[in-house]
Amino acid sequence: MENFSTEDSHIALLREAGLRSTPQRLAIVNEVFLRHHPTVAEVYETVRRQFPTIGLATVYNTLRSLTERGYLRELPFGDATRFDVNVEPHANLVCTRCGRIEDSAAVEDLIIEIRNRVAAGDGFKPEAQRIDVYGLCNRCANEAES
Amino acid sequence: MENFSTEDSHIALLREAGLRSTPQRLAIVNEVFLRHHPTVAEVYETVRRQFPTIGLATVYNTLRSLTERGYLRELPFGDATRFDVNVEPHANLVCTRCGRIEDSAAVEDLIIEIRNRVAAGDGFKPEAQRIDVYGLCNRCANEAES
DNA sequence: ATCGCTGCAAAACGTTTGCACCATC
DNA sequence: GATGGTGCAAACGTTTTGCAGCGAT
Repeated sequence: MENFSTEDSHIALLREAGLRSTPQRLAIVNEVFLRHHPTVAEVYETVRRQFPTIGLATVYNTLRSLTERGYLRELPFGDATRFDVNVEPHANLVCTRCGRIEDSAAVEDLIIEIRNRVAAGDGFKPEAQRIDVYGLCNRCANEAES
Repeated sequence: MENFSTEDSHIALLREAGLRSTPQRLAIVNEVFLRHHPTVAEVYETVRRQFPTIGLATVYNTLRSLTERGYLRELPFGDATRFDVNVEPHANLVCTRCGRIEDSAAVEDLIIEIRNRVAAGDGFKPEAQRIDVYGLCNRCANEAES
């Protein structure tokens, strides 16, 4: 898997995904990689400063296309769907106080083991997974105890 | 924790939650325990046969109250939020073919271990979690290979 | 009798769709 | 030049809100 963190590589990502590389899409992809788990509205508001005429539909279209092709993962929350650039097995640490979401890759082996177990025990054929842990992030936990 | 699977115990559940026991609420709770991971619309449609004048707001109010008090868990999906009566650590096995959702409790220890690890490694204080595995259920996997 | 719940309607919100115009390839 | 993307507006489905009347405690 390539590292799609620079602007040039985002052009490559769009090409690899079989999508036309337009300035709007490039801005959208940049934004999704820059922020950690943005909503459509967050991407839209930021990209709008660069392209004032951009429509919400364009943001939805682009993010959906990339999701269908496996470059993003959708994370539906109660208020809105967020998009995750990390498609590898990992846990989303969701802070119930400040709302921040950080990734934890330190549990990959456990996630693999979960997949193996439900395959062996339940006859289930895993394709993907969503692992959310809700609680207090480091920062908020420290503030709360003071 | 009590076993809230009979109708009488649903009255007890409402009382324990500090909620008034009304016929509508009883029907809603029965429905949520009967079905596995229903949406509000599904509960509404079924309960409506018994109480034709019931409003959607009543279903929303009841399910939200029980969620706030810890008797249910909300599972926001892309199309709608589903409600889970299983508040213990478990995995939701979501079939991408037929849409069925089954629980797997066979991974409790791994979930506990995930919680421990993000606490130790990331300084995160876990309160709850959502573990979804997406793929083919037993039945659909067999049909697919034929 | 009190307080909380119900039912109805309207509104809010995120998301999807249809289509004419335009840009990329 | 053909194909696919953009932008606008309208529509859709889920969820929330406000409130008057009713029912459980």
